[in-house]
Amino acid sequence: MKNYDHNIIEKKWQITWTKNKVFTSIEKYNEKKYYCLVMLPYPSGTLHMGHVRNYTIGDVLARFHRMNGENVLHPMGWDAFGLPAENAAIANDIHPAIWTKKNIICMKHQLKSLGISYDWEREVTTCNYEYYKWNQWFFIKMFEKGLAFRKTAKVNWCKTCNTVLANEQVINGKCWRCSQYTEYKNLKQWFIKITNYADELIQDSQQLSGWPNQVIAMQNNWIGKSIGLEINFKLTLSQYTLKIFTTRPDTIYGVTFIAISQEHNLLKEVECYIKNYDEIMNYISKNKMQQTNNEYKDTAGIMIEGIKAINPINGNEIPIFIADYVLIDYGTGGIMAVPAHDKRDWNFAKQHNIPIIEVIKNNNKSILYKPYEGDGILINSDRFNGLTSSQALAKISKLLKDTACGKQVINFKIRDWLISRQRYWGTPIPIIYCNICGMLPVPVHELPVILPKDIKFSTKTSTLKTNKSFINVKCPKCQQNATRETDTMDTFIDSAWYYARYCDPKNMKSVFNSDKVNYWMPVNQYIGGIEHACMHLVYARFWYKVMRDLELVKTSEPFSNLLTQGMVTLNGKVMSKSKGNTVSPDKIIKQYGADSLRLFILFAAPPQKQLDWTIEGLQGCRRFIKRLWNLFYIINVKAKSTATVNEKVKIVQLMHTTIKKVTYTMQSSFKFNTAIANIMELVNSLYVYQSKSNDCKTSLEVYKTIIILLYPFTPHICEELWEMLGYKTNLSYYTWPSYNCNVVKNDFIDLPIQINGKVRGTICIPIEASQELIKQYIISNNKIATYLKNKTIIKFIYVKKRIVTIVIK
RNA sequence: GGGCAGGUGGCGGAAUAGGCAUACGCACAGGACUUAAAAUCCUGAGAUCCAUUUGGGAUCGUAAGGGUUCAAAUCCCUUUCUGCCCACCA
Repeated sequence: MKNYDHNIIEKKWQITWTKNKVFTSIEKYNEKKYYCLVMLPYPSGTLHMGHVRNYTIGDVLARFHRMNGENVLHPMGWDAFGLPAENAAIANDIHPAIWTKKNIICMKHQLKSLGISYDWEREVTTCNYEYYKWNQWFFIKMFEKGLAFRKTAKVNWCKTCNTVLANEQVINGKCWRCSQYTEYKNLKQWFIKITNYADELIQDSQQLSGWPNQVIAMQNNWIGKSIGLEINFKLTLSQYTLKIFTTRPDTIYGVTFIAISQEHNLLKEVECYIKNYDEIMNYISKNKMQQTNNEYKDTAGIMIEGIKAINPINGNEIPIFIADYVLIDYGTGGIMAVPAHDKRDWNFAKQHNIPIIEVIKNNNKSILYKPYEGDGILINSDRFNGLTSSQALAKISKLLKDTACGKQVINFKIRDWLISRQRYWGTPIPIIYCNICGMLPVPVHELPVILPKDIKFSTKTSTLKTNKSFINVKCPKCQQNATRETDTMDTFIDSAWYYARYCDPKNMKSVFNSDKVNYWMPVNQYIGGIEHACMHLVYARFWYKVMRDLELVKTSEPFSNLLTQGMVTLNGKVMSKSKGNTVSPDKIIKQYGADSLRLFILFAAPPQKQLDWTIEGLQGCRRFIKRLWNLFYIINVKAKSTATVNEKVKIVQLMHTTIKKVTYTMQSSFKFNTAIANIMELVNSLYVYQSKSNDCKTSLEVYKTIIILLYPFTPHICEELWEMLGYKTNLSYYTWPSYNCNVVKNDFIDLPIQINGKVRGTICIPIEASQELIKQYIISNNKIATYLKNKTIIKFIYVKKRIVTIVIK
């Protein structure tokens, strides 16, 4: 018996696959394609177990679909721009390009040692100008369409990273990269008009039946569509009309104050009428002093004295407050406050002694202690009393619209995508500023605008601003001296369209060939972490729609199916470098083999769930692989033949049901853990059968099937055993086995007999037995018959091929 | 606070459409092989109690409580706990 030496076997097959270009994919326009995509990694240094899990899952599917006769695209690349490279440059005095390249080489080597079946000829690296040139090209296209624009805005600023952040990169007031509190700054920045597509992104999410509901819910919540009424409130003394946005016009009789944001331009407009103007300005400036967005005070605010708002529905005069909880950049920056039926309004009213008027009846619960935010029957609402909330909402809305006091509007939570970064390591924004001609895009034939290599790195200014030869340029229109934009693009742009570039990665003339893209796209299966539910996946969906409107692609959604894999933990805690609880894939592969690692990662939990790393579990998987290996050497050893015909039937039948279950897993459920368990059972059964039978033919047939079924999970050992069995062809394209549950006729089944809810025994009956016959079997079974002695049978239920239930008295 | 997911042995986790709960694996115990250990192979095992010469038997059991049903981990109601995401979005 030869020893199982994973190091030799795995290396051998990895070299064979590469040498024979086994996984190189080309367009075959008349063949069914399968595009399997995993989220491209940031080249941070080395692979972690999360990567291993992600890419192993993808590999299982890619390998299965190849065996299923589909033309598979399974590419890999590098999300290579970004801050860590620059931070490493500052800390270790190494250029980001060199640092990144070094990491890519290391991680690529690791991926190969895992035996992932990528088509490396399609490798994409986003920091290469061959790639980011097309970022710039897209930017110019969007600029021309008005989708990319520049404006001054209050932006989130991270002092530590020395750059702006998009809203969604600020988590609980902290920078998503360095976890420091951010602050606000007013700056001129580049934005992309994702809001133009907000409605479509929500609409089309309904088509994403292959996505987890959770992700769709998260995205829709993040985009945050809300339909409501913009209502005009006239003011006393002034001609100024204050607009507010509400989704609850049915509560308008309960309005007891108006609240506006401190940035609201009402203050300037009616300054002369405001009695406590100085006090208000004082309040605001004090507020600004302490303004980082790390905390909010839900009841802070100040009343504007000397002017009131008039409720358009009943003419009541109500006070106006500046309230910290009202946001300037949502809706109109002002609200009608209904403390009886809104928690925030209620808290504010309590704090400032504002009356609370109940207008929606809530079954016997008092609003003295808690606002009621649900629907109900209207009270204190004049002629609308007695209507339900929804009836009143329609009627009041109509009245306000008819009297020109209101109009229907739709608001979104999502803001335009802030893409400028004041950093070096990113795609330069291809814009030139000329004193004479103004702001101009770089002409397309001059692309790419290459990121210069010579930059001084320091914590203060790691930007292109320090590079004079980059900045100074001639105006493309008038040829006078001009300057380049020095901001670079958010790296989420790189990953918003990379999946399309894989379809034609070496194209130098255009972003990609449309025949190729339209053959491969959309991605059949996308796999990655749930942490990208909102940012990356929304940007990618948005970008794809822009590409569609540029007539580059024909469909509207890039990813048909999405699998979000769970985290890998150690003792229930996330593995991270800072916690020092990481497990290195390299060491594991060396000691136990890539096949064992892959098998454990797939077996320990269903892919969507959290996976806790245990070395004992890994060792168990290695033990199984060795059992499979040893089986090769005992399969031809003749045993004394004690196996019955029935046992042969059973093992063949088990083989077919295993094929069925594993196939189902691969096609739809992705519960690889149970598929592997099923194969383990078959191996266990084969051990037992082999020890009893000299029927080598059957054993060999089952063994061969096991190897094929296991191939997507543990490809190296399967290739090796396949070769040892005498097959010359590569297993990668060997046809996946079909199953036939009727291939062996089983005439008898074991049927459990339940009496008064308890299983009292099992009988073996002909599969087509009638109820009468079954009764006879039961009576002739001594054990079961005892329970029926001297009892009356009240009910006799036979669920075909499943169970018999008898109720007795 | 809102939304989603979930609670099954010592542990990770199984269980088509309501039909034998705990598959598979880990850890554990016993045995075989061995000078010994490792490795390997075989066997056992939800809990409690009873009976043990062999064979076994009873009760309880899928977070807790209730309901529907011949039959519930699965369906319905109430309670509770955990995880994740979102959170001044009017």
